[in-house]
Amino acid sequence: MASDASTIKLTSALEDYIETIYQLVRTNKLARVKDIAKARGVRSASVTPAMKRLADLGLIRYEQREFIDLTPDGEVVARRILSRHQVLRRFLTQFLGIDDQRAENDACSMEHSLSPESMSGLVRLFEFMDNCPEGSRLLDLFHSCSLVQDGIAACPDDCSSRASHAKSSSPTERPSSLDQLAPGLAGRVVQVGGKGAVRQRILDMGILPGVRVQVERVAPAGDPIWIKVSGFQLSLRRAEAESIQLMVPTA
Amino acid sequence: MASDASTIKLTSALEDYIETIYQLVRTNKLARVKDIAKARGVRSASVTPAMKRLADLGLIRYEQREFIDLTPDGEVVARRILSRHQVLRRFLTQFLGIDDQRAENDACSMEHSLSPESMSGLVRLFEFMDNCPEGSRLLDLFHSCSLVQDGIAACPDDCSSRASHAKSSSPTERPSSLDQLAPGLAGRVVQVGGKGAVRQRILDMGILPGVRVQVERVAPAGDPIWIKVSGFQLSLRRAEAESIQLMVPTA
DNA sequence: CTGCTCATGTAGATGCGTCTACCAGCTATA
DNA sequence: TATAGCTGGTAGACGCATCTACATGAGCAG
Repeated sequence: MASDASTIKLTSALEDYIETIYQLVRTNKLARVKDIAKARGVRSASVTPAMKRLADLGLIRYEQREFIDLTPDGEVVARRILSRHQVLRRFLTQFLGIDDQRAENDACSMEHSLSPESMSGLVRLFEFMDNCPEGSRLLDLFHSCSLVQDGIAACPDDCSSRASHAKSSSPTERPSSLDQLAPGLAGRVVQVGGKGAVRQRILDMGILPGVRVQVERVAPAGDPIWIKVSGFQLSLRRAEAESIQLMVPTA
Repeated sequence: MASDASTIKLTSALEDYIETIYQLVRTNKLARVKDIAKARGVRSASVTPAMKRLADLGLIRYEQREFIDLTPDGEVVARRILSRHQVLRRFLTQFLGIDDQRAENDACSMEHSLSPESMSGLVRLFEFMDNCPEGSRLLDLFHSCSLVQDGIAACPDDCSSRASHAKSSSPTERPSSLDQLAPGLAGRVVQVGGKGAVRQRILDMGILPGVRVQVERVAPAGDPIWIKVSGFQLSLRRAEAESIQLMVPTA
């Protein structure tokens, strides 16, 4: 036992091994080198040195050619990792609506860098959703509001359209899509819109809700539109610009 | 230019270097090896080989002993990383209420493993919060509901207490804190409660909202309480058990 | 113009995590 | 009982990312 289980700082690879062993012992009743290698997608030869390191840290019981098992310390560590994993997965699937496979992958990589504080914050969110009737309403509303159809958010009745919300909230600004902005004008992004690769490209460029965007120049056909975002110039296809909704100060 | 900027798969260390260079060029107008080393907390000697790798990938302009600058491809990559960083940071601070410094750190490590789909999901959340009046109202509600005081969530007036929510939502279950459950009885966690290290320890053990917990044995003084969670036995201090709220089937 | 100083680059080492190729030991079966 | 075949371990290699220690180079001070 190297030190208190709670103070051990593992690499993400070792955390993955611990997690894998825990899962295998739960489901198969035993963990063999071969199973671990298969579950992690590595060669058996890569597993052995990792097992040596884990045994040195006092997290697993490892006798050559015997089944592998977690020590009490190892179990504490495994449960900690698994808790993070489960919290992330639930957040991604239930809250963000990510599909199961993707959520599983994302949770698997993010679980290694989730701080206890952020973990606790996510759990607060679940506590709210599960207990407060308003909480589950929030979730439903979010899901129905964010069903993006043809780049336009489709809000339910009591929520009508995005533009009307914005209008009512501030009379000094008006809504507009980016493609309809004259050169020189600027606005604040309120909705990125778009789907799939188009949306992804827009987000990757740093066009995020709340960000200020200024139109620099528009090509004659209106197709490439040059804009400035956080001190940086880039060009957008018209189709991309059409999906981006802004609030523009009324002149 | 090795290949299309969007297809390059970087290690997280290289992503960090790209991000650092981008930030330095933005703020200082130039990026020197020494600045990069300082910003990343490594020795200058570690920076040089990383710069060579980035230059080979066509992401930076790097002449020996000259200032370092991003290529257009490098800028695309940098903006993608920075977008993920900003989205994560905003989520952690504004939504989960994590303090700035911690959120910055968490964002810095999670940005490397956030999939485009999850990124897009978080942005949908911002779009909802920013545009839908119900969105911001329910965010406020979440924040006031999840102000945990002495282990009990303090909901505002129209939300009263956790127990009353639960009671109204289902007559076949009754609320109870874990310490008041007789051995043999089981329940579903609806609130973990607790603060700081106590809460963290409970979460690390896998006692999460929605999880089934069964009381196995209670020590005479009521202090260690042995429970079973997802097929696993562990012991809780009374103080920990008191903060855990369950829903228990009515006999 | 000469040399000092500091930023930068190079060499070599370490640890991790993976690989391929090969060796050892157990089991099952002819 | 002998051995074929599977499982697991060992050896040696590689790439990444870091380090320390040392070499180089460029600009400024005299």
